[in-house]
Amino acid sequence: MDPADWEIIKSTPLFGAMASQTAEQLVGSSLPRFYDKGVALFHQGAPATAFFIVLDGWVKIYRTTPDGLEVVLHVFRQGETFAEAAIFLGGRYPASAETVTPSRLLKVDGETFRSRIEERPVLAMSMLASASYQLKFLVEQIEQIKVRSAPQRIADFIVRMTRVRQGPAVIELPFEKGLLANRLGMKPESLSRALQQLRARGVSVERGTVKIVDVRQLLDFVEYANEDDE
Amino acid sequence: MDPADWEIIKSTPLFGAMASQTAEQLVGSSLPRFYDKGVALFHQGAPATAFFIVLDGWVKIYRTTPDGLEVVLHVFRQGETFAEAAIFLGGRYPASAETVTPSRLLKVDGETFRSRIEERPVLAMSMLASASYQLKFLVEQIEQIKVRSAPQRIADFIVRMTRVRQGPAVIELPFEKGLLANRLGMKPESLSRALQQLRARGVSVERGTVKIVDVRQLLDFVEYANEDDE
DNA sequence: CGATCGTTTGATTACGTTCAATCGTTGTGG
DNA sequence: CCACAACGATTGAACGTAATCAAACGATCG
Repeated sequence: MDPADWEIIKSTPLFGAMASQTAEQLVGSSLPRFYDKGVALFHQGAPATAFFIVLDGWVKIYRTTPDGLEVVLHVFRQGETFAEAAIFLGGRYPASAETVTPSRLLKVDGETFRSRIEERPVLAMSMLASASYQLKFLVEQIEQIKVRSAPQRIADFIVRMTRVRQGPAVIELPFEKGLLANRLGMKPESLSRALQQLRARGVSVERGTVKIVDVRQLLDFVEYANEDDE
Repeated sequence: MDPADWEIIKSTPLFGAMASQTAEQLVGSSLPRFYDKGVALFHQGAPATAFFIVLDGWVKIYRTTPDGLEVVLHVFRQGETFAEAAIFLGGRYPASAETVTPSRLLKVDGETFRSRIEERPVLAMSMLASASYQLKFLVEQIEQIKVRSAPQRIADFIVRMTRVRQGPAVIELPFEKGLLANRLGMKPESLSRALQQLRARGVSVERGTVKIVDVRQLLDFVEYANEDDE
């Protein structure tokens, strides 16, 4: 495994809290693998046998409703782990997962991971940290959907894609707009129109490239008052 | 503490998985307390110092947005614990909590709880189970908001209030309709109107009392295909 | 009895969806 | 290499759901 991969792994909330040695023991046996775009990793309702670390690419987590609708809960990227909460209790996956770009993932076996945790209480604390992190994300997501308009949700997504907090910025949309729309809880048509509205706030979109005149202006628009981030 | 209280505590996902003795050790020092309606328990952003067990009454968890809007994330009832995920890492509460009816709560100190967990790995697993449970709840909540209409969300709430799965049923709404509306992601006016629409599906509402002609009919309406519940 | 709070009702508006058509890009097979 | 399908993205028009604004109603409590 590439040393750069270790950097990524240690940057996750899950593994960041533990010693490098410990992390290596946990994932040591598993090897990164390349996945094409559109590969199904697991399905909702299936027994949870493994969780994943994203080394590269993007993976969507979604639910399929009884009437066939797809609801995207999250799209994970480099440096994020997913499905780790599900492998506890030998439970089942509450949602499905699929790569949305060609990706490189590290698949960690749940059974061995679980037994290692039982040996080392400290690991459980790391898992709890990770679970809290996910919990917080979902809580914020609900707030987003409930109180923000479509243009605000997009603006929020955009500003989260860059580290710039003032002045101009350029970002690349990491995946298709249809998926982005779903992730943001709207239809592709609405995304398109909402994006237009943001032009009045200094946002121009050319294919997958988004140019922002002044990030701060956008931050104001989404009321990015996340003073409770940490 | 009343023996009935122990029944309640042991019925929680958090404490149910552990031996009674262990549970008693964990909460032994804390005593139940009565709270009036409308009492603030903690505020979002404040250091997480304790979590709670609901012995009686209802407690809402909500977030206040920068522009003063209130978003209710969950309303907890007897036999549920809340804020336990937040006390880890000595972090902060991601949301605020307030009683919405007169309540009896058991407040458990986070610091001591945390240190006990580090002594006993088994407890950590219980916590993880609980966290997974919350995670699943939020995931379902997001799906609810995204794909269900207002009447469907209400119908879903109603059928979850009873154990009856067919034939007639009568339930009492446990708290004000305004709060219920917020919890379901809508305005009080919309709740009122949506409730009217449900009359066509055999639901009549008289003050806080809801009468259902045939629960199954409602289940069909909400597409209650929760085959993944366990 | 009057005030207040929660709930309902009505009219209007706004936002996003739906349905439908078009355009552009990509990629493939002749 | 080009033509043509296939797909994603955009645009337009009509529709629907819930929000908003406003008023009236009802119950509860001092």
